[in-house]
Amino acid sequence: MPELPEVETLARQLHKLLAGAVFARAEVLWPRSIALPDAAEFARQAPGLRIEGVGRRGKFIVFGLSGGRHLLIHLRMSGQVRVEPPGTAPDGHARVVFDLEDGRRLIFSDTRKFGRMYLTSDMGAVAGKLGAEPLAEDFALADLRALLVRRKGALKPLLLRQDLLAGLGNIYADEALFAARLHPQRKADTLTPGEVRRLYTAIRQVLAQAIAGRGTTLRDARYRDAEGRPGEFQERLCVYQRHGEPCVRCGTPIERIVVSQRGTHYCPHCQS
DNA sequence: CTAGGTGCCTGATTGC
DNA sequence: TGCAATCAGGCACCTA
Repeated sequence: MPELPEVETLARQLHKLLAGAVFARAEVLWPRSIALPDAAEFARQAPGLRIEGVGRRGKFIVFGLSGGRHLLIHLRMSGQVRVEPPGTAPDGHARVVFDLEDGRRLIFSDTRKFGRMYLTSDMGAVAGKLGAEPLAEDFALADLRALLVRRKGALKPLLLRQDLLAGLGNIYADEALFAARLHPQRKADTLTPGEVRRLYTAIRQVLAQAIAGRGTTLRDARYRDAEGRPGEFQERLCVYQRHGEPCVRCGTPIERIVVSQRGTHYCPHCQS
């Protein structure tokens, strides 16, 4: 599933491919893919909007458009965004198809139909509740400590909360906890200063390495970059979906448990 | 405030 | 073999 590293990879590619391009037409094939405004209004407003640049906030792809407007895309589970040559026929899972003035097509495909698009003049109304960017230069150790202090809940559900920390999903939460040698069910308010530091370093390192590997594409997942290529980071996953396989650090079999309704993978020997 | 449950979806996997 | 039930996942939304 696309998380911060996949969305970052995609956003960088889309920026290179699309900065300066202008939407000529938008066709909505699955109306519920449009969260804002409604599908008909979306198709009416898109033509003529110029793409100034493409970036990322949390797991949202953010298109900066002419007139101070923004197009935000959340891929959720199975969303893909691809730039295709003129005349490319949309695949069977295409939900929104944009024609650009230069003839190219921007195709949003989404097998499970969970992905959402927002076209708005008020980006804050869509992405305003997101928490800190873990890779931002000004995200400091003290900021992570502030997120954890006085929280009695388990560590992993906290890491998944987008209003605290924006961008971590199930894969990278598990990988970061392994790298920090912390049990997913450790209570957040019991961490020592040294453990908070380990977690801080682990989160930033795992995310940066995953971006360097252009994201994770699992066997059953559909993540592809803007050119349709899979990522490479799946080859460096230490725990995610590796239950039963030996821990890369100590050889103990990786275990899978369920923590607040999510499959959770960890090494019972290394992580406490 | 946090914790837990449900709905949204489809394709892969499991169970009989 | 074939079909049905279950599972996976992020997030909005609901109740306790």
